[in-house]
Amino acid sequence: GGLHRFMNWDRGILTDSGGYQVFSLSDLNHITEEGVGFKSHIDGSSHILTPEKSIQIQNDLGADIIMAFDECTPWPAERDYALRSLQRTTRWLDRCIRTHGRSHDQALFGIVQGSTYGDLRRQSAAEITAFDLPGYAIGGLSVGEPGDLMRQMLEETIPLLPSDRPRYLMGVGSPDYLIDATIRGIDLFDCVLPTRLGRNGTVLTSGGRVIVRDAQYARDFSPMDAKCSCYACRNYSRAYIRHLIKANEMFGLRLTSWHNLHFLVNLMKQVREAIVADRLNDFREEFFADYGYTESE
RNA sequence: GUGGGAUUAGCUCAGUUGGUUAGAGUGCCAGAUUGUGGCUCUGGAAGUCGUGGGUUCAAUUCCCAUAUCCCACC
Repeated sequence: GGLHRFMNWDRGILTDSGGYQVFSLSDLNHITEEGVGFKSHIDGSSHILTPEKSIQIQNDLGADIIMAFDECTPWPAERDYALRSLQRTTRWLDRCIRTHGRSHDQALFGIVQGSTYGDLRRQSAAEITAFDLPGYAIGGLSVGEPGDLMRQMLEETIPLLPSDRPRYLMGVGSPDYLIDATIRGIDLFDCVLPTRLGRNGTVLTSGGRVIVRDAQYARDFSPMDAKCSCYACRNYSRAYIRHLIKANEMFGLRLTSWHNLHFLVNLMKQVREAIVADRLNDFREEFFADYGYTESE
């Protein structure tokens, strides 16, 4: 029946290919032209994940958007490795497209790689967009490289992606990066940051990051963000949420995650309004002025 | 009541054949986290070594007494 029925969710769903796990769990696997071999952490059995297998699984899951099985090039990468990696990602995309059995109701997005080399980004964008796909993603960024490099790579890549299809920056979720990437033409993001920060007791607020788990909030009975209208901020204090977290009570982490998601959804709503009003750069100035973000290099 | 064991960081425990600033795990405190799953990583603070005596140049370590806890037996 697929994910929509399984989850009772009739809106959009995107599934990832597993390519990023190859990157983030890199000491547990080995990459070949065929695919990625790894051993199960459950029973030690050997498996190989290939572009064909990834797409078959995603076809079975039935999400609205599915992602090509790519190689997320680690940073820093030698130019030669980055080139071979991007070329393999292109060959894998070809295999993904050939396997894809539900192109009538599932949108397969290709992924641009190229590490932090402008010409390689342009080469990858040309190779990936040579395939006629309903959307294109930029991968291999926000993997440890300085923010300036990420912005440069966006400027190299985005102009080569068709503007009538969604342009998706994978793995970015901090407020400053969201704004900077949107200014450069990105339409779509996904990120663990709001929920991972939430699960670690950190919240994004109109005054910057607040680590609500810290002892200094034990008797702070104000909401996480006084300017926020989310359920958690309307009903619970920093002191109570900290208490829940310190007591290992899951509800505390759900409240912080809830708030962080609300914060980013609200941020992007403001970004869209600023785009409509043609004042996105002004919005960026205003946002940084009273947000106090200091982590962009 | 008798015999044995234990007592070292908030907690669970190493250790010192008597010798500079007594360690670990966990917890606590503070950072990190960018293609999710309570994880992980990086720093930091933290102990009159149960208490009182004795021996000794020197005792957390050896001796005596004492307190508390555990086990066995009466």
